[in-house]
Amino acid sequence: MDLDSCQLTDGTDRFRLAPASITLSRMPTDARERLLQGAEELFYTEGIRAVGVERLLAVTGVGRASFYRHFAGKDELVHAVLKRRDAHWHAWLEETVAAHGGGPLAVFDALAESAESENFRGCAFINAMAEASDPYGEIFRLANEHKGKVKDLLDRLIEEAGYPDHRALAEQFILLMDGATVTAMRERGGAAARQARAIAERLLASSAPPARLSA
Amino acid sequence: MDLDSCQLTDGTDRFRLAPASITLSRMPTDARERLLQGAEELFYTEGIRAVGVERLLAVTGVGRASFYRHFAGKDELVHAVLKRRDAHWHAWLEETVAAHGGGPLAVFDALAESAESENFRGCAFINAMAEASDPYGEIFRLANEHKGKVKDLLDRLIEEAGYPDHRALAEQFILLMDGATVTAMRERGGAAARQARAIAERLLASSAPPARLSA
DNA sequence: CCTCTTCGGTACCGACCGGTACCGTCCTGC
DNA sequence: GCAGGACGGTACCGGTCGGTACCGAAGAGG
Repeated sequence: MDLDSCQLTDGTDRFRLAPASITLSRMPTDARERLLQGAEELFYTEGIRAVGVERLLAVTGVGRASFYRHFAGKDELVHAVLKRRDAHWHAWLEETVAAHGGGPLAVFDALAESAESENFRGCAFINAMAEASDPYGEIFRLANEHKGKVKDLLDRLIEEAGYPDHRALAEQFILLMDGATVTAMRERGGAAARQARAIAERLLASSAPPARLSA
Repeated sequence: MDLDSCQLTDGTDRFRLAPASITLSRMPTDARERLLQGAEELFYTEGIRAVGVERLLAVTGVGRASFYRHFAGKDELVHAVLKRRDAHWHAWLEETVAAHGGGPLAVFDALAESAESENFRGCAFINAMAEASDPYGEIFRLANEHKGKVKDLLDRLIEEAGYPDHRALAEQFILLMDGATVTAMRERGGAAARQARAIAERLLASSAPPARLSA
């Protein structure tokens, strides 16, 4: 979680994270950390435009001036939150996939598990795009960056499973993931993710044979 | 296009649409019609929260009082716009599917054609959900209603094509459609829709045989 | 001709928006 | 002990939010 130590305001920070404590959702000392944490949650559950700076300050208990000391404005906060979300989500996906066996299809198990959660609200980046006014702005760039990373992960998983056309399959998988995500947001629950998993399974089956990789 | 004549405010309207003129994007006489038309476009291209009443009035040239004479508030306008969008989009899909041969796969041709458009911004209902704060509110209800109708259309198309398991296929198709829609919003162009079409094609192929329907 | 309705225009409301400036306090390192 | 930095609190800014009230003009029907 070194992503939090990146400073875009000044370089005068001493050491923001205690050396040994990896437990996130702690360290309430730092105003910047509290802001990022609170904003990530509020933006996700209520929408970016719906959450004003006012409310964020009230929830996090951070002073108004402290906010503008750490971020040039709300736009920069949104940027930082999305970068943070990207890193957190990617880490979560990798570990959850590993917990489900590590195969390509495990991404849908992870998605189903996530969609069962009470406060599931779809993909933060899709939602951010949906409420962004400018289709050529920073948010779309970040969303594409995010999906690119996920696609790379899918590609790696599928290749490791021995499928030669892993690139094409990764493209199909991410379409299925996004479809399952928005469907799950709408109808709540893991059914859509399981549906997507079933489709992905057939895509793998009808693809070139997995053909034992060497040794 | 009789959907515009439905009145939820009062029943005192004489005849709002000239009897013979079917040409929409005209009839600037009616303030209500102009508001709905302008709001549908603005909400779609910039987001619902991003468009204030102020700007809508400026764009449509409608007076402030006239707005509140026709709608109880912005929420009611949003509701009316989404209902209108639902009807328009459904009609567009049906006719575009017919123009592409009328088969189940034609929905993806329609989607690709739509996604090629410059001002394509994904699905208005998915976007509306994404910026809605309350997952149990009216917008989610309308989105589910909308997707339900589309699912019914898909079901009909697939059944007419002779597939016995049309119900399950329709569920899979709408997941593919939504996945292609959000992907197309992100990366622009019809590639995602064609990708989804290819997947759908394989789902149909590996399904029970189409088996000539009687006669 | 007069009435009634709809229209656009505008002044106004309280609330909140994002953002700035200044305050006193607490904590830290020298 | 003292200086410096980060902090929370607050007052304030112009602008916009959604919403209300009232006005005079235009048009239609009796």
